[in-house]
Amino acid sequence: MEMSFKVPRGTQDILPGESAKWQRVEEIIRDLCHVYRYDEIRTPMFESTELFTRSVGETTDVVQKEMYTFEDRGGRSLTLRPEGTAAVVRSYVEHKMFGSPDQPVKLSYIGPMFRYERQQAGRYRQFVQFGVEAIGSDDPAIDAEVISLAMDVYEQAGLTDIKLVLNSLGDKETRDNHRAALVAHFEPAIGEFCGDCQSRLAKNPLRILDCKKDHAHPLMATAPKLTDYLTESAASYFADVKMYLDTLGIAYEVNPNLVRGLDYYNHTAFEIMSTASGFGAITTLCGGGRYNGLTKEIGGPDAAGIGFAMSIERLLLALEAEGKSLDLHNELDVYIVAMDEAAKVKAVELASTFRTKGIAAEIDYAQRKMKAQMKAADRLQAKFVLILGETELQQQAAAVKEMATGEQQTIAFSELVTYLQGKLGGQA
RNA sequence: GCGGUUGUGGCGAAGUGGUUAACGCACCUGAUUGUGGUUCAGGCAUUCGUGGGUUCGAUUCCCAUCAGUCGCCCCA
Repeated sequence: MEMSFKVPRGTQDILPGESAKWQRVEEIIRDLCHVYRYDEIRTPMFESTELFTRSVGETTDVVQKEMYTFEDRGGRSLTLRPEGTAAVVRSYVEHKMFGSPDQPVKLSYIGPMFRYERQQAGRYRQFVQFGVEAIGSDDPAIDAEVISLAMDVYEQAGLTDIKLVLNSLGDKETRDNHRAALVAHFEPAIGEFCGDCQSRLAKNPLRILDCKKDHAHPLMATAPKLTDYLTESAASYFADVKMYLDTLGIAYEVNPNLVRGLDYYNHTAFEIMSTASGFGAITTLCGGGRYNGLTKEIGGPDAAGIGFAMSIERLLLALEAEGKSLDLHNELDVYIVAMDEAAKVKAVELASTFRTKGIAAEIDYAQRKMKAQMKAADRLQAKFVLILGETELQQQAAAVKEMATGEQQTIAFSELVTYLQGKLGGQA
């Protein structure tokens, strides 16, 4: 009995055709990171488990039930990274980037992340995140810059049905006071709420306000609002961030109930969501926020920081939901049809010549008849077909057919490259 | 972690407790001795997810299991 293998649950193969889209998105990202000046940083795919429990937070779902944790042969507890910020901040501290004269240090990364979850539309166990981090500045203008970069990625990819949702979580004082007020507000009647809300009371009471089941409960309307608890400096910081976004012409919607899932966030928090109809239940394309103090938590000096992470898978899903496609450039320039063995030899030779000149060329390796080779050329959407038979070899010239128009003419072998380059618009 | 749903050729998709499991697409060959996207003919290919049970007999009924998929929680 033969064994058959499948990709591990929650993972996927990105097949030819699909990978071209990824390359295009990566190209957009690289170009934007260049003009915004966010240099790439590459950190390991796994880190010490404690790095994540300390930074992401012991009580978060990510840490409690989603980490791929294992022990290596030296008895160290390691974890496949569930997100990117912790490692980048670790690297900032470890390599003493806080000593650089260029603050903030602006970094970007792109690579696979791992979370042990049940798969559903837009959610995988291995997924790819692109993210940036600006560490070493608490200027509200940098918050706006980071958000602007994320929005530009979507715009250049061609997405239009998206919205930016914004909130301020305030500073530590803000959060502590508000949290205490929320617990005091809901605790006496928590029995009237759903099971999810009951566990939210201890873990993250702010989340109760966003509950789908209990939104009609009278205590919801009278609940203490985070906005009312913002300290004066937190409120003015938030106002400045909004002012800069206005300056950049970036539209946003303030949602005081927007919560981020990781403990290290404070002040600015944002999400970019798809509003395309027919999208799955998960609409968040990008999430980010400020994490002042995370460097200190990890053992470095106190530094401010802000960043975001976006999933490439979800970007692609959103494009599909909007019915948009990326501009890909992987066309076949010329397919060479060979009629017999002698022509086949010439075809191999010509294909090689074309390729060294940057012309994409394909030939038949399946011993197909001429007609079938023409069909193959058509299927591959070749722009030109070159036909080689006895006559052509005698004349030292090929029949060149332009597939879109059906026009055909005879071109000397020695003139083929020049002819094709001219016809292909000099792009080769 | 919880719940719903699905699993037949490369792809899509019928079907029945009983001889060789439809059909469509795709692919190859021919009609057209050297020309694609139309047509016609022929051909190719299937462990009916896997394991077990009931039965004279199972792709079909039952159980288990695996996988896909969607939703909840949460998140990218």
